[in-house]
Amino acid sequence: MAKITIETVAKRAGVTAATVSYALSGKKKISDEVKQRIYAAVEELNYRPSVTARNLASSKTWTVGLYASPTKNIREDYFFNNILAGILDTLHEKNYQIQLYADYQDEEKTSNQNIHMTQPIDGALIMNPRIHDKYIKDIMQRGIPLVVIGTPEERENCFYVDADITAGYYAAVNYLIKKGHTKILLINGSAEYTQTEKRKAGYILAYEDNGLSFDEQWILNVQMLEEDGYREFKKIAEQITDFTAVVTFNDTIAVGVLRVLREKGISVPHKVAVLSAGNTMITRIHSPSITSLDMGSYDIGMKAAELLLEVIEKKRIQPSHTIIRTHLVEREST
Amino acid sequence: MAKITIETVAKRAGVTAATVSYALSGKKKISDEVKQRIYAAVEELNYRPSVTARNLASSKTWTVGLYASPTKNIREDYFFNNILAGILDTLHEKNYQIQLYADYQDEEKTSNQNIHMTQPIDGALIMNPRIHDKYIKDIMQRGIPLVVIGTPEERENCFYVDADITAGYYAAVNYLIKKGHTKILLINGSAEYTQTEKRKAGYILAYEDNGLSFDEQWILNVQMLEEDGYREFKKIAEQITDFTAVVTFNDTIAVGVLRVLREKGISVPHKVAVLSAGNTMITRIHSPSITSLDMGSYDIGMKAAELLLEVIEKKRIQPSHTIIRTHLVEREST
DNA sequence: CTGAAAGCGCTTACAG
DNA sequence: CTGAAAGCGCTTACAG
Repeated sequence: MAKITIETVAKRAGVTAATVSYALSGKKKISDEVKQRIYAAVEELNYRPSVTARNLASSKTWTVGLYASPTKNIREDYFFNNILAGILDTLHEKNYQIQLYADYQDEEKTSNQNIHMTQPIDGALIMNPRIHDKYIKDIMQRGIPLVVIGTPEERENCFYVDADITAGYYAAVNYLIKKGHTKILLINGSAEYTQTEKRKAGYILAYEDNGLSFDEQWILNVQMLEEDGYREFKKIAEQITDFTAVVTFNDTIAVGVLRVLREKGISVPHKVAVLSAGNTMITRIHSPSITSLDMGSYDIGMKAAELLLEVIEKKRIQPSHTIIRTHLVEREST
Repeated sequence: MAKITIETVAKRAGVTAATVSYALSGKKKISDEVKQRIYAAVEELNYRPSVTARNLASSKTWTVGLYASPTKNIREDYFFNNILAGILDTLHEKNYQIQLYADYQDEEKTSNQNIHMTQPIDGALIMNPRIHDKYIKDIMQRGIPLVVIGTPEERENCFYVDADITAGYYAAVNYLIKKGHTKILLINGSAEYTQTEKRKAGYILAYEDNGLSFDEQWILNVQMLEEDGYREFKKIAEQITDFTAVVTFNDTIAVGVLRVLREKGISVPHKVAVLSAGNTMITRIHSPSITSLDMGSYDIGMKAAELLLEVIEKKRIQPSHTIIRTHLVEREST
């Protein structure tokens, strides 16, 4: 059967394509009688407008691009799920779709056509920004509305939504210090992410405010999988032995850390306290359950999507940001 | 600054738009000299082809639509993450993008424009099919290449990729029976999903093959969140008391079940054994760790994406399916 | 309230 | 190897 286009419908209804378009979009008043004929034709022909053609003609795609983490991280990270859910719910409400890009930056597939193309998106959401983030640079250069999830390097020029990570880590470390811990390891994320340095800043501040000193060696940068947390913490735990607490970049890494402690027969929290960030489901399930910094992940996704829609609709021009309050959820591990 | 189109580039390079298109796509040989001029112009102007225009002209979008679960399920389900990762990795390899649709079917937003439109996708992947699945029906009706993740109702007309769930549950229940359990509860998923009945079939088969009988009351249909597993299992555990094992639809529900057992002070696995499906990270982390049926989630995603690409490229016409072998991973809970 | 026509920015036979 | 031209299927001023 031949392709059913707006033209087919127009002929059937005895009107012109323009009229069909107006009737369907409601952008112009069309007489009831004509409207009925058009609807009937649409029904009979089972007509579906081509989104592609519509996109081209209206230069509007109703699609938002989400630049996520590498897939191997996604596999172990509930934090992603929560943010994604917040984004999806918000966009769905406003009839926007989502195009998902996983991060394959490391592959250096420089010939990748896609990156070089103007993606059919009205706006972009970039998760977990890096220090010199190519995606941010590229998107901004192309003038596409952008909201960063996390804190971008150049805060002045960007819209972004983030948790108050530094304050959160400050509170977390402070909490441990008040409990009597003075030697706290920080198993931080990879140094390329801005989130990593924000965590470190909170850690340092807490030490300073309490008049204590720390050693740079107590701070480690690791990748974000459980296995990475396990491996790297195992190494450091053999060099540094008299620490009494560990703070991690996220829940996944904490699980790796706790596995090392269990294997070594080090009791948690009696010998060593462990505190993570994310407050994802695994912190409740793990035994011992894990004290974790809640970063309002679903809200972050929601706020970021809301903000992006405002930027797309030009309700906001001046770069601004939203900060989500964090709070510590105490559990057995501390 | 004015919009940079293929026309702009053509003028700058002193050629026609067609030549630029051919040079960039490589679909025709263009002399080196001209090609150099074109590349230079592209570079100077920082030209990015419009994907939208390309899509319309070539009726090819390099995009695959993924119809996922409701967002509330996504939030607690690592199984989704793994399948998603498998899909993303495969599609990325072949330069396809992914458009993500969460399932808001329940909202009955019948006036939803999006559903009624021809999405700009070359193919679709539908996760966790229902008994009378509207999405499947709609996509098929529109003639869009489709691969179902899970087993669709009409197996003959569909491409699909699934784990051998029935065989897996057969093996799982059989394993419990061999261990001496005769009264095993099945906390199954919602009846609207085909996966639910496949699980039940395996359960029944195992009972039959062992010459044992079971009671339909031992089988429960619940939603897929931990909270649902918790609430519904708590209810049934007050009515039926002499069971010695519980099998669940997935890991998330198992966590809810285990929470009830802990609260009731029922020792696992000594008094009651628990077995789930998914083998996601939480089964290792939970205490006691959970015996779970591994369904090769990453592979399912990978195979489904591969199959879809073959269908899109017309390398496959006749509906076919791929079945991923399951295997039981024994842990402390049984 | 309705129509004729240009335009969105590409691709792709068809000629040469 | 290169160009002129039609076409993809819509939307949107502009007239009437």
